[in-house]
Amino acid sequence: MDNVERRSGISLWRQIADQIRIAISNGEFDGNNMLPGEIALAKRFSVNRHTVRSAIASLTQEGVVRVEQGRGTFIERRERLQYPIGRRTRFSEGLAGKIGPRDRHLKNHTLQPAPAFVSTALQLAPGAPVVQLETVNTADDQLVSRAISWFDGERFSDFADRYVEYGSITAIFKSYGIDDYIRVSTRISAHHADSTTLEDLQLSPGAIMLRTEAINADMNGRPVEYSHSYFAADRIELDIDHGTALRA
Amino acid sequence: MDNVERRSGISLWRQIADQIRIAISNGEFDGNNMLPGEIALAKRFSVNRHTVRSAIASLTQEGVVRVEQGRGTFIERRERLQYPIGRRTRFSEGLAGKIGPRDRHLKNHTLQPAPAFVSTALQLAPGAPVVQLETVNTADDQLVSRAISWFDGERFSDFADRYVEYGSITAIFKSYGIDDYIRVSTRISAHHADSTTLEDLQLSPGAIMLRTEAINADMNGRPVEYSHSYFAADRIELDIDHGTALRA
DNA sequence: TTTATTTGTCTATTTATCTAGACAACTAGA
DNA sequence: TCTAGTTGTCTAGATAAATAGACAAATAAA
Repeated sequence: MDNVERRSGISLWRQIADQIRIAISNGEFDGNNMLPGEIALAKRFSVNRHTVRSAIASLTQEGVVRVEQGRGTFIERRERLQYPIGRRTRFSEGLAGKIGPRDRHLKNHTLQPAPAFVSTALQLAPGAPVVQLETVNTADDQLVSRAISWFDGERFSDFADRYVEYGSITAIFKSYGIDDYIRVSTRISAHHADSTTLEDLQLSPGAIMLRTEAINADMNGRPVEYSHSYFAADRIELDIDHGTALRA
Repeated sequence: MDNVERRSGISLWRQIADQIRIAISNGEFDGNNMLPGEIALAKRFSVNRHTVRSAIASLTQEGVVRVEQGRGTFIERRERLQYPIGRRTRFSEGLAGKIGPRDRHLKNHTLQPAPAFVSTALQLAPGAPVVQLETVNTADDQLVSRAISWFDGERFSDFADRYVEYGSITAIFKSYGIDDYIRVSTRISAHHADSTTLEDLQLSPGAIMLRTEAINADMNGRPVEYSHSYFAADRIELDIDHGTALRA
């Protein structure tokens, strides 16, 4: 008998949708690949059947379940995509058994004086010029993240032009003579999605985003890229590799 | 002019509280350390003043702001605690400039046959005995996470007893002759908090949790600990160290 | 003291969410 | 074909959230 809380600022149907989504990803309904009936769910959460129907309507919208009149509610999507992050995190590389082919769409780019938090991260003088790229990213043909990246504007002045030419960040760095680079640090937090992220990733309000704040450096330890990424938390989990891969 | 969405399943006051919390941690109100007046905020979010008051009441409850009649609303807590995760992640170690003193409270422990996902992670035979610890963890005297950890029941049969004696996991491993161990992998996802986490961390419904799934191994690469941790996302961010610390 | 600005409290009304029940439409199996 | 079990749709009413306005109480500065 699961609990939902009233007067919490989250509507009952939304709390129930959240709990069903978690139950699905925990494999709770693996047996016949369907949810219990609406009446059974209403009893389980101690709410009216119509409230459960609202929750299921929301999950249908997300593509998590599919409803068939007279038959029941079937589970469509069970797991989150695994997004690898490590010393050598490369956006364009695929990993066996993990996330599939990825694509980046460039929303816009600017050359501008660095805000304080950017110049600090890239170890530049305050107000030094930086190239800023905004992208929307897909994996396995699903929208998974948006990102804002900054690069030293002196060192990489025509970065955006080369983006069109080369396609991948790794290739652009190569063209600047940087054969290799490593992820130095990643800071991860979770929030309710802001309006830009809701729009870019086609999420519904109240959705959760995973935010990463990352620094990449060249082999001399000089920072070359600073970025903020926002992932749709219901589609992605981050898989951190600390250097010695053992996991299956 | 920020946006709030109606009919989203998240009440307006809650959306506004979320946005103010984010704005605070972005340093938006750093100048005089206070929020704008209720009327200004109501205009900013295009809602009634009473709706803003509900949002502020919620933030007061959380300890994020403090209200004084006739004066205004003052910011009490600005940042999330930074929780470091790296190859040598140790719960009990403090890091300068980061999170402060931490404490673990043991909720319960059992010795039981391993569920499939545990025996796989620890590379044990299916159904082999494992020690399971459930803890609730604080940092800087704030509730920040709960965790479930599993250890090989053959190798560490009296692990729970030694927990009482030694206090720290590192010390217990030492007592078993394991002088060092490293974090092999960490998987990170974000969800709405489940009922156990809500209760253990004293969160309100709809709160977000960061979930980590981690494996630690001894220096031979043999897994010694598998754990699930659930962090209060509004109190914590995870700081991943990939091996070469440059960040200030 | 006066004034402008702030938060606190109250009443009333509108809108959205949740409950309750009845019955239709569809499916699968007896 | 019949029946039990499922989802779909409708009406009505109760409860909660949000709006609107008026005025009190506290503060700070003129």
